This record gives sequence, C-alpha cells and structure tokens, in this order.
Amino acid sequence: MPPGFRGHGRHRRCQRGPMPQRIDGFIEPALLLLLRNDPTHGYGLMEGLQGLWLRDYPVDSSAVYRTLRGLEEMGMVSSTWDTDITSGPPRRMYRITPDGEEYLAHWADDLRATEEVLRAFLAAYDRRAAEAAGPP
Amino acid sequence: MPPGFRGHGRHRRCQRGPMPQRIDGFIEPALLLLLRNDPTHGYGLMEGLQGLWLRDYPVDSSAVYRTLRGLEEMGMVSSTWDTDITSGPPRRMYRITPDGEEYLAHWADDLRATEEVLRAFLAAYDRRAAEAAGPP
DNA sequence: TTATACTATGTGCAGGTTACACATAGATGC
DNA sequence: GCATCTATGTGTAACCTGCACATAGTATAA
Repeated sequence: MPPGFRGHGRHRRCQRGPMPQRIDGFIEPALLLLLRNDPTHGYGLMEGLQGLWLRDYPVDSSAVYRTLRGLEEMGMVSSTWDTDITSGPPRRMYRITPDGEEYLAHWADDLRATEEVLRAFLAAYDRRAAEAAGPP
Repeated sequence: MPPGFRGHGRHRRCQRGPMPQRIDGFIEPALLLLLRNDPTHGYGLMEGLQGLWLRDYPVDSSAVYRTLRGLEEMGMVSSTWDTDITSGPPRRMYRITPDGEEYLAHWADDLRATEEVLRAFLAAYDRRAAEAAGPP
C-alpha cells in the first residue's frame, strides 16, 4: 500500500498476498512444468516454486500437497514412495503422465490468453496515465 | 480442450470459462479503469467490459453489480440515480473517487507483477517445448 | 537423553469468489 | 396483451486460498 492510504481493508481484494494478483489455480501448471523437468517430491516442488517464479512470495505447503493429490486423481501425475533415500522421512515422488503433458499444454494456451488480456489492460491504464501527466 | 481429450472434468480447474484463466477479482480494476474515462451505469460497464478486454467471454451481470456495490462500500466509487434519462428503467450512475484512483494504481502495480510471473512461466514452458521439438 | 531444528506429508476450517439460476421492473414495438 | 430489451438486483452451491494445526523421521548439540 502507498503510505497514507486509508480504507476499509476488510473489504479490499487487492492486497499484497502470497502471489501478486493470483491467477486461479496457478500452482497446478507450475507444478506440472517443474515435473516435466524431473520427477520430484512435494517438498522439493515447494522449494522449486519458491525459487523459480515466486521469489518473495510464500508458498503454502498445503496447497502444494493438495494440488498434487488432485492432479493424481485426474491422472495427470503418478506417484510412488521413494525407496532410494537413506535419510529423512519417506518421500512420495511424483512424475508427469502423458495426459498431464497435454493438460499442461492446455494450461499454457489459457495463460497466454490471460497474459494478453493483462497486457491490454496495462496498456490502457498507462495510456490514460500518460494523458493525465502531460497531454501534448 | 483438444479433441480426444478425456478426463474427469469435475475435478479440472483448467477449463474454458468466462475468462481465459481468470485473475482473482479482475473485474474490480477493469471497472475502475472504465470509470476513469467517464461516469457510467452498471449495464453500460458490462458492455464496456465485453467490448474492451473480454471479447468472446461472457460477462456475468451479477458480478458487475456486486463488485460495484463493494467498491462503493469501500469508498472507491460513488453513485447517484440518473435523473436525466427519459427512457428505460432508472440507472444508477457510478463515478470513481480519488481513493478509487489510488486503489486502481495499486491494482495496476500488482497486475504488472502478475504479468511478469506469467511471462516467466510461459518463457520456461516454451524453452522446454523448443528443446523437446528439436535440440541442436 | 533430552531438546531442538529441519525435512516431509498431511487435515480442518473459515472466509471469500465465481458462475449459474432466478427475481423484478420500466419502456418500446407489434 | 405480449414479447423483448434495458437495467438492477438476490440466492446459492461449489470451489480455492490461507492459516493453523497434526504427525513423524532424522540429525545435531548441550
């Protein structure tokens, strides 16, 4: 919030949250994209999200695990318990399925369309801002 | 969905909906931006949304009216019944307030950050897609 | 050996948003 | 009279998010 900004925060939708302004269900494609590189377990994916796109934004572990289970129900990923580890609690390793790759591709299409809407909005916003600042 | 794509649709988050992949609460800044041009009534704003950014995506009237009332509660817009019209049902005209302009600016900052996350995601997606297609 | 911290997976729940269906009503044209 | 367009709303089920909390294995240090 800019300093000096007052208002009824309880009603406000636009607040600094975990993600800038979150895209509905974004962690789903994010997890799938990470899994396309390598099979990984939930905790590792959490760290991957954090480091890759969501620097400075906390990632909720429950969302990660729930989303992974959801994706498995859908058949987009499959999981097995990792037996190779010698230290730490057991890990469930996830890998992407062919259906998951297709699903990810569909997500990418949709996100591209979303990005265009966003770009158009921001361009319109900046255009008006420039006019207000100094019309020729 | 690509043809031939099967799955448990009931669980699927990524489906063609009203907006490509919707940004949480996007109509709020969209309405404010439209109102920055001119005071308008709800129905006119609906048509504005439709024509401007959301071509081909239906706009839910209830979302528009509810959002407008929410913005008014927050003090971001103010409304008066339009007495100048001679035809049709009464119109409630909305105009943006100074608080609303500031709020819109904050939204724009957030949406810019969101757009960057999206761009990074799509770039990563395309990079992998290119490698899969034909590595040098 | 107790305590502490880190890794790792998970459940429960309140609060908020969305999409859909539905309600109401003035004006206009046939 | 009746349909249709304009215009403003309510009700609600389903869903997602963020937060708090539960559980447990391993390692390190006091």
